[in-house]
Amino acid sequence: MPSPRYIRPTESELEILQVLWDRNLASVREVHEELAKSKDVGYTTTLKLMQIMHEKGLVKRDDSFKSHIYQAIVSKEKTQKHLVGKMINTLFGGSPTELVIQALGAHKASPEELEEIQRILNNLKNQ
Amino acid sequence: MPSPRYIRPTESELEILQVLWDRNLASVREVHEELAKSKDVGYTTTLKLMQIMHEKGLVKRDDSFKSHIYQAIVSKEKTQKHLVGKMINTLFGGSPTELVIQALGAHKASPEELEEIQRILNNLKNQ
DNA sequence: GACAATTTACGACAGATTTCGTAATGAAAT
DNA sequence: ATTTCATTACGAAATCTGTCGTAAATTGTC
Repeated sequence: MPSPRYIRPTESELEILQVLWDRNLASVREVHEELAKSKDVGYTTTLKLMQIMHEKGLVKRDDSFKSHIYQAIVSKEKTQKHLVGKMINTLFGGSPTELVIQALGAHKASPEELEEIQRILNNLKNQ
Repeated sequence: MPSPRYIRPTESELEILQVLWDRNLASVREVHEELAKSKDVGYTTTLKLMQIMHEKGLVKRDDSFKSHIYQAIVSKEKTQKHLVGKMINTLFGGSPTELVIQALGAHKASPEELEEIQRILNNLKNQ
């Protein structure tokens, strides 16, 4: 059987995945319009990237419509887990705690969010 | 005045920075020996990378000794902040809390670490 | 000083990534 | 059906990253 090993999305591919995760289904046009809001890029560039992502198996597509409809195959959670793990190793000496400290310290969270973190913390403590 | 804008270190550059942050001062040889423990790479490769990092302004060096002595210019904290911030934006929809949840959920922390996080959380709550 | 060993400088290459122009294809409209 | 418009396919170029070989420079040793 073909080993479905994890392929790390590139920077640009992550931007596209963001849109796909958000919308579930999207055409190249839709993804491109979204990207174009925040960066200056040509339509065919987005198209090409999405074709490459298809070759890599990062996305699947349905070509039974007039324009191809794309959908992410890699899940947001799995991707987050991989990249966070990598960052913990390469930038925080393997300590998830240091990453948490950095994330909490440098970026303000609302009281509600703090409560949510507290709940998770309580869960972890009672184990 | 020249704008000292932030330059994102590459993967390999981060590995080198790790060593420099750890030792404060180090020669190419020392950095290389450290890297060679965990990856198979040639000496001149490390040298070249450090020279490029020097051009980029990521490190400074003292050439008054027999071998150049390098030191990181970018701080560990600032680099962490930049990269964590970027990750929060590109992968967690701008929510630091989601990153914290991911980091806490997928990578186990010791009771001591949980206590440390608790302290930080308490600090943030009382503000 | 001559020789050996180490370090640095330089250039080149391979692969990945991002970019886009142009051509081919398909759909819609007149 | 011809034209127009949008979409897709394809190829090529530009850049970045990581790699190292080789030459030059420096240092240390006899």
